[in-house]
Amino acid sequence: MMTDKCSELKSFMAKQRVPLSEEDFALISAAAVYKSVRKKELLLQAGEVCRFKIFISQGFLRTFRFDGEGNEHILQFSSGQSWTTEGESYSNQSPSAYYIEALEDSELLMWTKDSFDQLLAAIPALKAFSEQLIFNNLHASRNRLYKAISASPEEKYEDFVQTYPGILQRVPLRMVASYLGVSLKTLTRIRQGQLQR
Amino acid sequence: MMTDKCSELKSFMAKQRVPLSEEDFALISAAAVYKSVRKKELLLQAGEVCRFKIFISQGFLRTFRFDGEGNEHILQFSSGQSWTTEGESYSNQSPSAYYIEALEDSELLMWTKDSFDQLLAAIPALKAFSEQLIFNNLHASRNRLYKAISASPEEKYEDFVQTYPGILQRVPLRMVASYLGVSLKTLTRIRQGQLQR
DNA sequence: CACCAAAGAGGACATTTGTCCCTGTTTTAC
DNA sequence: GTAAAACAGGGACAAATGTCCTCTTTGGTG
Repeated sequence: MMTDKCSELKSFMAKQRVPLSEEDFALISAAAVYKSVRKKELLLQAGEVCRFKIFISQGFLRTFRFDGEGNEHILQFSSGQSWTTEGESYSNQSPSAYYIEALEDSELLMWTKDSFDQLLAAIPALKAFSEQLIFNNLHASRNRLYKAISASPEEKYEDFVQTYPGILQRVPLRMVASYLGVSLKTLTRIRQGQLQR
Repeated sequence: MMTDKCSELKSFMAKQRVPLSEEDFALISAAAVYKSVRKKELLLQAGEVCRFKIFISQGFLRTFRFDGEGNEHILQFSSGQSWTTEGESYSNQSPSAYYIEALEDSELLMWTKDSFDQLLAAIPALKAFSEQLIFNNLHASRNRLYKAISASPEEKYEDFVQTYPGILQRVPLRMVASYLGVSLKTLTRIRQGQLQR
């Protein structure tokens, strides 16, 4: 039954104080596509259109892409109880430059843009929540950009540990390095306290 | 008269194909505060709340902040015929970490959050346009973040020149360096072709 | 007109960061 | 259970980047 697949979503929306009636929530649940994925499965490939907005009930995802030299760069980690998508591809239904991959076995709820747009039009509280999410994303993105252009690798690492305690235990260090935009070597040196300053 | 102060805004909205009626536009104009500023004037100081959303009729602004060592970092250049604000401070009406400064004599139209929110509620086309602006901002911010963590200083510079031809002629190089997150020395070396690769 | 501040190029040097190797350990796959 | 791959630390070295300094030019200001 759909309802039990949606229990994490329900508690998440409640915790976020999104005022959804039972009917609202039934609409949202009915439009959701449930998907269970194994570690290393790709939810989106570069070149594909990102058709879905995703709520992660459980698990852990990353969004990344490759540069011209074939190096991976991680733009985002997405943990359980949060929303994600590749925004540019999803908004415009245009090909994505990014991959989305499961870093752990995960359980997801997904909505196509068409169905989600209908929900937004029908449910003002969902619309308001969605706008809030966008704002939060924008502010987080700008703050991270500021760190990226202003902080030393060491400061970036400290900031990462502060901001996302727990992720360090879930992903390989090289992915943290990739997320921070430094080499694994630099990250190792920082962690070993091998910097004399 | 307000109307002529708003002519640039009118042509901008027309060019962006925002379907505003004459009445809509009259409402928007009536709520606007016109301000003319001289080069080097501050429109927002760190610690202040950003009370306004700004349309730049003419001129050029920058948004920047200081890090712990007192170094300036430029987050954004805003040229004429575009909108700007300090989003996080404006949204939450909370103290800003950023400064906004005129880099050239500029002419601005400004709306308080209260008055702009009223306009958004009253004018669906403005609301839709505003949402589009937010999306564009988010996508631009993410793309820039990707460059920041993935590209070499040289690639960042090339990208800057491609993306913002013209800015180079309007601002000191040290500000470009600050925007890119590299030292002036590095930028000079790139421009002199002093890198042997 | 004179003066001062800002801009930016260049040199010298130190530091940081990255790349390339290797090694030992842990995890994954069959 | 075993082989293979991934992970992460270490050393050696090279390259990139930053800091500090000087010098010259330019532009603004009184």
